[in-house]
Amino acid sequence: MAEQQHLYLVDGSSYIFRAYHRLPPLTDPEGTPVGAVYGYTTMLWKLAEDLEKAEGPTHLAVILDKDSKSFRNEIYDQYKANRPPAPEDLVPQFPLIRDATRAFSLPCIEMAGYEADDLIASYARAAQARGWNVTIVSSDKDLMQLVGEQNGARIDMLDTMKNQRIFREEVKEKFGVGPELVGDVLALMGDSVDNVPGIFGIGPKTASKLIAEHGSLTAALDAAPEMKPSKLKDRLTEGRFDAELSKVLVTLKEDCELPEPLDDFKLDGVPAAPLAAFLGKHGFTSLLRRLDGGHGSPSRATDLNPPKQQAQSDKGAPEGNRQPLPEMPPIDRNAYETVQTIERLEHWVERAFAARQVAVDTETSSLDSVAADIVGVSLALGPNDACYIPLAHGGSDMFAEKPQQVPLADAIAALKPLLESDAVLKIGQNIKYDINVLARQGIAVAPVDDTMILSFTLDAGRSHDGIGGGHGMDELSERHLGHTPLAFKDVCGTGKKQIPFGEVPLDKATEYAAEDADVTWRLHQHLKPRLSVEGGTRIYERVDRPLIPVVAQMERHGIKVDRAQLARLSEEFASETGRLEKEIHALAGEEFTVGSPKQLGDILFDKLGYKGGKKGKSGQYSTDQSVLEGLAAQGAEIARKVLEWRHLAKLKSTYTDALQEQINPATGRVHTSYSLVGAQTGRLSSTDPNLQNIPVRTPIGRQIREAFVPEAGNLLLAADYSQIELRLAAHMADVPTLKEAFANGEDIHARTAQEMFGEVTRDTRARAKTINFAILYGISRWGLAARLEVEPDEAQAMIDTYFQRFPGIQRYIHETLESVRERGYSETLFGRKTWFPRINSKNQAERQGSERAAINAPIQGTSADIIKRAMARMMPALNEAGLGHVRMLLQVHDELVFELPEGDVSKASPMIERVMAEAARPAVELSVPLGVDIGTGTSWDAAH
DNA sequence: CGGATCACG
DNA sequence: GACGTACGTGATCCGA
Repeated sequence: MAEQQHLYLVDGSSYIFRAYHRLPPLTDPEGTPVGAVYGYTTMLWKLAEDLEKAEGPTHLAVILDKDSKSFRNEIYDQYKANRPPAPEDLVPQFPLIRDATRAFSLPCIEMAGYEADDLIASYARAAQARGWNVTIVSSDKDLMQLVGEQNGARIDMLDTMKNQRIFREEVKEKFGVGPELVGDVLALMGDSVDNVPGIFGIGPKTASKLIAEHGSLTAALDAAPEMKPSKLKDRLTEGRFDAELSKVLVTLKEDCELPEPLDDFKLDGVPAAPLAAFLGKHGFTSLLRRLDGGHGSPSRATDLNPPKQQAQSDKGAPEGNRQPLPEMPPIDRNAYETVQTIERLEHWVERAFAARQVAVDTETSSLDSVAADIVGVSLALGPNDACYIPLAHGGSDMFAEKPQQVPLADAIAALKPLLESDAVLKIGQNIKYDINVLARQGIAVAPVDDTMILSFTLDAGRSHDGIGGGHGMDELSERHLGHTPLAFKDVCGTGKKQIPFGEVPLDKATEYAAEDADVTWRLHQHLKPRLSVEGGTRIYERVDRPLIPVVAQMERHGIKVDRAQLARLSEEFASETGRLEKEIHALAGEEFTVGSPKQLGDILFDKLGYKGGKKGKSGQYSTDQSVLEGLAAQGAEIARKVLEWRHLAKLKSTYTDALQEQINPATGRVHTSYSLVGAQTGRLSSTDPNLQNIPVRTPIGRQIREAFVPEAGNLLLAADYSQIELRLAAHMADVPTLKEAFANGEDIHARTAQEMFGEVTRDTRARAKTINFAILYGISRWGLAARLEVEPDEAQAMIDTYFQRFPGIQRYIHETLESVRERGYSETLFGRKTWFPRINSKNQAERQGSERAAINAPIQGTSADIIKRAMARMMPALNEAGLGHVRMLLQVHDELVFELPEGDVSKASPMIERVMAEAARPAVELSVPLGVDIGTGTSWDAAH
């Protein structure tokens, strides 16, 4: 056997302690705390995945502490006597570590009287003696004694939390001496956690120095009498006994009897069934899905935890509170505290650290998170356990007395460690907003949970309409808590009488602001547990939640626009529309409001008597583009002019005028706001201004893109997925011809034309393109007929041909609809659900509309998942390549726009391309390549 | 404030 | 026999 064996020894006990302190406090569906176990499980998973890698394991075992007593206690009764008891919510997780290990079918070794470290040392040495490499998965400094090479075999360590390998070099860096002397250093310095005495007054620095100088502990102690009189000399002399005792305590026992032979640790794959059972039991749904994705067909990731009953009850009754509601007292606005002193603030911060999760809400002067000034912060730690910290109240009236408040700088300094602590989960409703507001105060809020996004993940498409797509706080509060929170207008008024939040008296402000935090905290209690039960963990944890800080940063970056260019265009469009308006009036024979479709319809069809006027249900003639084009084709000059007028008027009002006003005076840039819950399919949407619909299709419109520019010395880089939705359709519907065409890099519409019509001409390619889109959108003969300007019968014939030439499409449509009818929701390749409550409606129009949307949602949604994954990975990838200053500015569904120094283009382009092209992996292996086109230039237009 | 229109993917 | 026709968005304007 020439193959190099590689044993991995996992220090399970130490891992779980660190995982506990590093990860937010998650609970499983039954309420058992499982945060640390989850961390442990993902770590094992990662190791199992590395199986086939060069440095991956061939053998693996997990080593645990059997009990707290070991032979060291017989030597020294105070050993580890100072250890504080394990935290209350960690204790129940210890036995789960064994369960998790067994679920992976991995050996789990423990032995009474010995610590895990001793077993690890003994196994490591035994393996090394056989010429195996060994990796110890731990960060325990005691184990660093083992690192090094003997017999041509290497022992190293792996810190999976820091993702760091520890070789000899790293040990030397930490201790100043090689691994063989680490025990001596530890013996001198002692360890307060394990209550190893060491020598009083000697810390790590002195210990390293002494051992490095004298070559060993004994030599250092022996040299003491010869030293010149000093404190150090006395300490060494007096501490000799302690040091020698400590040496015994820290020295690993390397010759324990091995409870199981090494060969039994041979890895031989991970059977799925016991693992699935474990993951399912504890609600680790994201892992469950990965398991299924790895072994079953990734394109048909089935829900191993199918909420059958839930899907049934959802039909017709879209509300779904299947979880028993947590018991909570009713909202009591009088229970909230107004925090006005630093002492009280510090008290709240301290309590928040202890609670390890806190709901946070900021109050500001404006709805624009990048421009907004902070006015106050509210925190909630439990039902009715909330406070408001006013920070900038009473500013506008110079003569009025300002209420007592903690000075802003002091409050920020007090809040910063809490809001940035890895160990405390910050919960917000649309927390991207608060992240941006606090970013201006120098606070990088993390880690976060977002109740709005939780709601979206669970309930996208469920029929609760309203602003925010049904995921706004007021709606969520009504729906899940049965409570109506104070509305903003109740405290600030509306219209002209509206006052800024900073002018609201503190008692009222506290009721409003603290209630929002309280409600958010309560919503989190309702929504978070549903995630694992209903299969939302994978999308939430792996796609949407990681995106929050990424999108927040894109919003803060903004993009530079050339105001002068926009102003020039505005003037140009104004004079052109003015000229056209006169000509239109002349042709109409009277003056009227060209922008009024109603007046225009009456003029065209009643006064001028053009044919083809159709009134809609509003009793009004339709005058939209297709109608006017029809009239223009008949030779109606007025229709041509109205079309041109509309084109220019649209560009002026929506873009050249509006964008100028959106330039942030402080940054000189335009900062859009992205909604992560804007589109039912999982796409982002962009508002204030919408930068996802900047003109591109006409030459005149493209002039507006020329106004989007980089800073001096920089370029804009646009990277877009080529035909991503068609590629996904080819994969998901498993269409051989299309997959082959994409694999060969063919022009897909031309290939479609060839298949459909037997020849590729301008006309057949255009028709093929229309048909391809029709497929993605859920086809109907009438819709296609209208687009292609043919009879419905002919359109139907084309559809039939399409289905015949591209087998798989019809089956995909059928299976998708069957599944949605049955379960109530559609699903992307990554498990994002979109609900279709009207899919079984008796109203045909409603039902058919849902059917078309349901055919499209998995495709559009998968595309959205993929670009979101690319976005989440982009900055880490660029950072790693030393390209951290490349700025990702915009996302337009299948396109990402970056700003970067000219000199970085050649290095960044292939990197960006790779991250985007690889974004589906490893969760999903597509059977078509993802193509990415990249361009750069001195404007957004030029970058295309 | 709803409808019509049109900008984008 | 009538229904009413492509998926997903957001901004602006008109007119009630």
